[in-house]
Amino acid sequence: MGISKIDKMHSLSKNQQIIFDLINKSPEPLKAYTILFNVQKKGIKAPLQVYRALDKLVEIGKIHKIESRNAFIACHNSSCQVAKATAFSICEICEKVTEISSAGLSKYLANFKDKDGMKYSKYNLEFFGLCKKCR
Amino acid sequence: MGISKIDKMHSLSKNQQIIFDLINKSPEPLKAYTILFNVQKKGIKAPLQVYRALDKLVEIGKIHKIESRNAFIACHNSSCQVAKATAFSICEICEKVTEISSAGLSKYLANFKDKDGMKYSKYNLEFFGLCKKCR
DNA sequence: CTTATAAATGTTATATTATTACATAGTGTT
DNA sequence: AACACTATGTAATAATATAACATTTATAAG
Repeated sequence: MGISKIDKMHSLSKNQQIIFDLINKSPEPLKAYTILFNVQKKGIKAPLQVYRALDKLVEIGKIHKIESRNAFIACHNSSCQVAKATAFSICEICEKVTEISSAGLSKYLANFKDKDGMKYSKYNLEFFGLCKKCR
Repeated sequence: MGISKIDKMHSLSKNQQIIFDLINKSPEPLKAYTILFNVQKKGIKAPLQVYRALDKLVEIGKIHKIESRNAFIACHNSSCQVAKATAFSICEICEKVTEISSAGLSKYLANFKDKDGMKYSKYNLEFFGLCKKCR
């Protein structure tokens, strides 16, 4: 089999892999300095090393930034690999964050045009409410 | 006439008014420390004074925070006074931000239910693209 | 395989954004 | 006046993020 071209395109460097692994196994969004603290034993010592990996991972769609929380979660939605169309639900009590994948929603937003007929190349949507447990 | 109860509820304190006026007359979103710099001549000296006013103004819906930019703009949409349903377009070149008021969009999002049937009390949507001038 | 180029890393310092903690003053009831 | 609530003032510090520069590693073209 070997490594296909598309796999190679998304292959991660050492730091990127370390940081992605940490985020990917976390049940909750992680903040940059929480990540830094957790990867120091792996040799990543400085904030910039973390931020650079985060930037790249966001760029290639492996993780998303939850803007209202300054935190990062792994993408669990193959359809947003390009990181251009993201939607999340956030519980205001327990802070649980879930990525929403709704074909209807993404179709509606991808096609949304404003009054000037402007179409957008990207969007991020954050819903807030109470999750099942906290209701 | 006098001041009605509902007006009074939303009447602003001195610092809140100073900061709201500044944001309201700005053509672009303002950052907290830009605000601080610009109101120092009015006697507001410390970051916390700015952040407290911003928190309150967001809470009562007079301004909104653009989460992806850590900046604040005045609300220009009477229907989101409660600050529970916000949508913006952001130009990725000139950084111009416009509040979107689309009945269709707000209706669609207000009624959106996820797979668990969860309904949300609040949302924030940020669209990214190029504005007329930058296209 | 070597050279050119781009991508990633390492490191220090610093900039930017936001909050904690505590003391004081004003505002609106009852 | 007494009470509760909201807002203010001030200093210190925490949390988030980037600039600048040197070096190394990976990738692709010749």
